[in-house]
Amino acid sequence: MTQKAPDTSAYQLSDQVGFNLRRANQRHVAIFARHVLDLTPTQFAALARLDEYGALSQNRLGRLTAMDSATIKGVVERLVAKDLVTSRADANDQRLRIVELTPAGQAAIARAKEQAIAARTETLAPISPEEVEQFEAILAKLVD
Amino acid sequence: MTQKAPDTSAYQLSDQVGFNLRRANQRHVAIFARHVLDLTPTQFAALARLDEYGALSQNRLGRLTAMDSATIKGVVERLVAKDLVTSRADANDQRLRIVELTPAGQAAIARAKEQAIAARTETLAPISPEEVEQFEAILAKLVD
DNA sequence: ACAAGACTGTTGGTATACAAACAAATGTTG
DNA sequence: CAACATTTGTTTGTATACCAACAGTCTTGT
Repeated sequence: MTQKAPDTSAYQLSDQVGFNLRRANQRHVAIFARHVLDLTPTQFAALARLDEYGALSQNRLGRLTAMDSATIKGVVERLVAKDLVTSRADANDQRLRIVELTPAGQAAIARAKEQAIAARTETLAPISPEEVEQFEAILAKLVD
Repeated sequence: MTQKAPDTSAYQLSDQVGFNLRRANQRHVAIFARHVLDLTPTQFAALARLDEYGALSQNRLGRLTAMDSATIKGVVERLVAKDLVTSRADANDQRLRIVELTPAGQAAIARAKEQAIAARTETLAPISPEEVEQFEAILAKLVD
């Protein structure tokens, strides 16, 4: 161990909320991937919203899943390729592309929900139930 | 408003910790970008670690900033292009590439630290000081 | 009705993020 | 010392994530 020790009196990156927020998210994504084998968190989010709301325009789906139009486009593209959703033009408004779950998509989201809950449980395992409540309440305030 | 309302009795994506964790991180990155104009959060993290520890091998820098070897490579590449760090082979261990702050890099991180603190403040503005403490303590437990 | 403005989706560019496969260099162990 | 294992860094491929610019389409104000 000839490594130089950090100057503990100074600014510490490890204490920065942003850094730990990023790491917490990384950890959750990794746990999620182990539990939900065939869907990324964002793909899961898109399917979950379509399950909640029914058919949605691509941009509205993006807003409901916190993705901008460029990002949701790629996500929908890959879900179409997996045959989990369909994408068609809207008859009334030529600007819109309507995205909807396929039967395979409905089956996939039903299965994935339980796996996502298991992922959530593992992610939150290091903290107490009280802390889970606090954490969820604070996160809700931070994202509006 | 002819939108179908979601089925509120069922699984709600908005309640999922993972989803809000991702959104909180997105929000922080956006705030950070407004305060720290010339550095991304990951570039800032790399510079901050080099400032704390001095010269580091590329992989060790990656571990200290929570980036895998493929990711840190690109980050270092862009920092070299901006002339904020140098990258050279280690004399003793031919496998290592030693990354070190340039004078411009030292100036940049000194300036960016204050801006990063301002970003942190804005990110945490929606919650009380007590909640900030709770939040930081819980995040620390979640990232080990 | 029609010009101005707003909205939707696409494209191109940049920047994480991680898995898998790989070569080169170094360490370890019998 | 020689076989094996580990570590480091690179490359390729896939998947977010967001900005800026753009063309169509729809809505609004007058």
